[in-house]
Amino acid sequence: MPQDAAAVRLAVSTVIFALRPDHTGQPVLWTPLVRRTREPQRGLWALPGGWLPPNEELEAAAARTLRSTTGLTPKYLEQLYTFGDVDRSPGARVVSVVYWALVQSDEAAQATAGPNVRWVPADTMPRLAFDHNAIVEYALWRLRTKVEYAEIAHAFLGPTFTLAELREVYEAVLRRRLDPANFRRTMIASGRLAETGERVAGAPHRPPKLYRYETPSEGAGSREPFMGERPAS
Amino acid sequence: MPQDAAAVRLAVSTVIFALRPDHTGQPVLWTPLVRRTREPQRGLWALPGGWLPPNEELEAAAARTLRSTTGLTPKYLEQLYTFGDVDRSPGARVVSVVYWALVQSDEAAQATAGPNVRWVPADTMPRLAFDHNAIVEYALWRLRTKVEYAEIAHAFLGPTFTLAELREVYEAVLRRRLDPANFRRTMIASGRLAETGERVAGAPHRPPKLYRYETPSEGAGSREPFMGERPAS
DNA sequence: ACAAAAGTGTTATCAGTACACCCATGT
DNA sequence: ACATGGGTGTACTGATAACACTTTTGT
Repeated sequence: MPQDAAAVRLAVSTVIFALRPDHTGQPVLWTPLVRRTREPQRGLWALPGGWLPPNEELEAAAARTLRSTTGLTPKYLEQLYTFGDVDRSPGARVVSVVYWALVQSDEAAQATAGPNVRWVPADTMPRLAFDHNAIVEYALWRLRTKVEYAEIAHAFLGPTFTLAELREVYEAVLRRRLDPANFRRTMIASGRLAETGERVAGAPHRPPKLYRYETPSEGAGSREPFMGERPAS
Repeated sequence: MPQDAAAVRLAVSTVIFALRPDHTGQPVLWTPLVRRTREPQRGLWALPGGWLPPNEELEAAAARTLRSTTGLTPKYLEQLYTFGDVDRSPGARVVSVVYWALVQSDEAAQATAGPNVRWVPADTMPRLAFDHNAIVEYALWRLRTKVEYAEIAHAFLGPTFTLAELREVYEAVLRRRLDPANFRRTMIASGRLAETGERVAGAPHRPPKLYRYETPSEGAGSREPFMGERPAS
């Protein structure tokens, strides 16, 4: 069977999310794409990625392509799914291990761009190469469901943030307004936000406290063997 | 880069779960293993699997190896995770796309066995080849968390079943007792159980109704793009 | 009649939601 | 002083859990 295996090629791709203002100024999800410069599907936009080097870890390959296309380092990186339909790439059998990543918004604002790299709003993707439209849709679904039960929203922010900023992230990802009072209590109750002791002055209203995300204590708690799917409903 | 890819080999493996009585008669999770008949790790027990043929779908390859080792057809089959650590297989770079499957318990009772196939309790695995112990642990974690929010328990049962039988499945998977009264209401409230109109007679107590699992209606509901992780806490 | 499991009713608790209201700041 | 978000209080609702109780069968 080893000779069979040689005819299957393995790629690693990444769906990268960052928050950026849309034309009205509201923050929404954006994702960077790269233009294909060779066949097949030359000229179409596609997810960043490439063949897996034999001596590079899967996650490292995802982080590397992320860095080479955007110049950024992910604050969150997790395997999404492996796509391997026989006919997904014309001519060859290509299996793609796809990762999804969250990058800090203010870093993303000055991310590398160029003729072959383009950021687009995640909810209005152009036609992409291969099955990449379906992959982005799945990544979006995963981000939106996971934000509701896992503490990942802070990955879009810097090391310290106000509860209003954190709430804006949730609102942008979930595309719905959240009650500030209840949001505050829920977040505090999670026990994973620590006050920095500082406040943000300068605005014509009560200055908000700054928080820092507290890494959950190692010893206790329900562990997630890898990156962790989680249940609901 | 294409020449790089040729040095990476792609395998598909499956973690198979069925319920079988343990030495006390209580149903617990079992999983079939195959003995490695060639190097590396020759002689050790491992997950069923093999190289991915270039023209076979990933899921079909998982179903095929499941069938060839156990003679069974899965009632539930889902991609688990892709394992690709550089050093996970001595000598070569092997990336394994791993699936997990649930098979009907009474079928599993008369499943194929032989000198190179062995069923073992999922919670007391022997030392396995490669990183397969970690893979089984992850699959167990996924099964146990997913049973709590998704309707998959019926995959261990036949086409019709009583609520007590369904509850036994939950209790075996979750390893804890459930309140029969509340369990009944929760299941009925899910709207996915349909009465068959029949009952099971012959026991010295009130005869229980038989139910059938009702496939959720296609049109409505929150869809799961692929197989669907789900959240909690 | 009795044991045993099927099935129903009732109440407590808790998380999530809606919304009224007070607090602290810059202009 | 006043507008604006930051932050607190409180009441309603729905899902879950605990457990008492009634029903229906075979022996």
